[in-house]
Amino acid sequence: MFFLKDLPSRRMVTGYADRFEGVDPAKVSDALALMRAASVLIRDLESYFAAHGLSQLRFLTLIVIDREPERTSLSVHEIADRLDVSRPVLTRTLQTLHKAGLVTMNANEDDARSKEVSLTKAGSDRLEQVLPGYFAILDRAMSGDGNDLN
Amino acid sequence: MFFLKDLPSRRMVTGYADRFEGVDPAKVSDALALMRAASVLIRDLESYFAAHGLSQLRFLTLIVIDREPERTSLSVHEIADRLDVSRPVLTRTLQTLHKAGLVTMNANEDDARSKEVSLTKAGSDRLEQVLPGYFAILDRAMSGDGNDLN
DNA sequence: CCGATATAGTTACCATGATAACAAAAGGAC
DNA sequence: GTCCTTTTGTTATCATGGTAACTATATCGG
Repeated sequence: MFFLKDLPSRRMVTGYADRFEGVDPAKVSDALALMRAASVLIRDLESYFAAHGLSQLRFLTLIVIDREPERTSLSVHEIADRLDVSRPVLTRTLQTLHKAGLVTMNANEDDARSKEVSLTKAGSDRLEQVLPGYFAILDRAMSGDGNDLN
Repeated sequence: MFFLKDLPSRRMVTGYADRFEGVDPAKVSDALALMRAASVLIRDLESYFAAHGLSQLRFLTLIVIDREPERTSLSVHEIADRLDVSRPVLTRTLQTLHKAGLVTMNANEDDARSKEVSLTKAGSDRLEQVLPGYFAILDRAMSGDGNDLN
């Protein structure tokens, strides 16, 4: 996360960047604005998800299983292939979702190491419940509410 | 942080978003790309800072003290005014910086509740050491290396 | 001056990210 | 078949984000 409330002015960035060769102050300013806008948005989303018993990662885990065509379950490593988090974090996230009754975890008949993760009805329902607000927050974030990315 | 490796196609976003009124699929796609690009960049930066005994927040803390004109110290609450983190996190961050010898913390003569934080020589030196690479990473991130924001 | 309130900073505790090291099963060389 | 490596998932531990509740000091109304 990027926590600087007031980004440095273009002039200040230029002052710093001129000391280093090959650095374009405009790009630096853009990168700072990008990180700031995303950090604020991510925080908004986390807060929204928390109000619905989820987190960004728990939500994405549900989405990744739900959106898979022709499949009703994914193995843990298939979920890991789609999400850029460490395995231990995924293990814990799935345990949390399982305790909350949003996914089931069953043994894979062909591979005793592997586990198949499926959404429960409660899992699908939670996803449906959360999606409208999720899209609304994303839409609003890109609708010129002062993130300086427009 | 936003962990989805492969963002949904515009078509898939449209499929979801069409079910909700007033949601512009293009904006949703932009928001997802924004979060993904920033998450990758922030991770790069954290890794860079870690290699120099810092973190993004410790770095920003040093920067806000350093860039203050006409001042050689800031109180903890002035730092908090500039950084969007909770007070306890700032307390711990300053303790870490203090243990590492990068800042000093002195009593304020006029207000016994307050503490004045200053950079040490080691703190300024660390900042100087880290800045070129920092700008280089930001510049490169905005130079069309596949973040789909161009 | 004194009690109530506000401000500055900390401590305690929890959630969620990471890496390292592990157990168990599968797969491959021979 | 047996050994070695790879794959799958977990546990243990740490770093860093958060909120709630606390202490201590300052400030303000009377």
